[in-house]
Amino acid sequence: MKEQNFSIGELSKAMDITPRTIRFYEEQGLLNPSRIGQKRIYSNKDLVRLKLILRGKRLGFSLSETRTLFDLYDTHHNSQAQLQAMLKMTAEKKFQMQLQLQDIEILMTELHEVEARCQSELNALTQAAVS
Amino acid sequence: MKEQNFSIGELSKAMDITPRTIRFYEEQGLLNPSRIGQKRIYSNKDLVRLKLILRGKRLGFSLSETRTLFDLYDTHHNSQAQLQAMLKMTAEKKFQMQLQLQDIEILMTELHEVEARCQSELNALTQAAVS
DNA sequence: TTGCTCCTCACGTCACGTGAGGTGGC
DNA sequence: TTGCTCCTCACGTCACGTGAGGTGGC
Repeated sequence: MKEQNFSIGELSKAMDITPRTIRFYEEQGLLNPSRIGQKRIYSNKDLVRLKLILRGKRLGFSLSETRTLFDLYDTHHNSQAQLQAMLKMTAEKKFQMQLQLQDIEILMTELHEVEARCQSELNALTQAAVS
Repeated sequence: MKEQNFSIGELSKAMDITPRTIRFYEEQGLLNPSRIGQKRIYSNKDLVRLKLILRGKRLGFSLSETRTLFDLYDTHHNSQAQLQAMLKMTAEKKFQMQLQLQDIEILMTELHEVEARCQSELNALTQAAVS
């Protein structure tokens, strides 16, 4: 068990986000780094939390949803309530993603059509210029 | 050629958006309805523009990108420049959507994993309760 | 008079970005 | 002294949402 500590700069580079983003998550009550004077010191636990926040974002959770999950986890660690809340939210997100997938497929064909129309008009233009 | 006119309320219901959204598009220079006194009167042309705005949004264009396209269209109607700008933007969006598709596929499997872990922990809990 | 639709401010929201101005240790 | 990283305000951005307060015609 190495006790690893990080500055905000190190953490932001490691996660490829800005320091401002990390400070913002703290404002929102998602992180709680210790301090030395003014400076924030991040532990391994903070790193894990940050990774969870970012994964939550990728999965389509808002920051306040993620905070709800954290609060549940902190107060009812691995309780039925917490696990069931988690399952409910993942089910919801899966549903949303199915919808997104369908949307994107429709939009792709729409884009192809727009593109085809532009191309044929461009061709008409060049034809007119030649003749 | 029927000259159809619409109130903001009719338009918002037809397009399933709020009046505020339509007024916002006007603030941003995307719509320019005529007026009778204070009241906005929307023509067929305005309706077409609004549909284009909404389709642009679905395709991932920001409002200012859409305005750029409108401006190009108004000043260089069906010119090579306009068509090529359009093609360039659609190509860009298609690329973005490919990335999104890949992301969603990855996230779906991630969600499945999270879900599976929750389920097994829940099962462990109920097992412990029974025994 | 009541209801409905319309209007204009103007502040709120979400997830940060972006300076401004200043501190601390090598 | 210069450079680097850190800090705290605090306003800006994007695409609207949401009242507050008022008008106009059936």
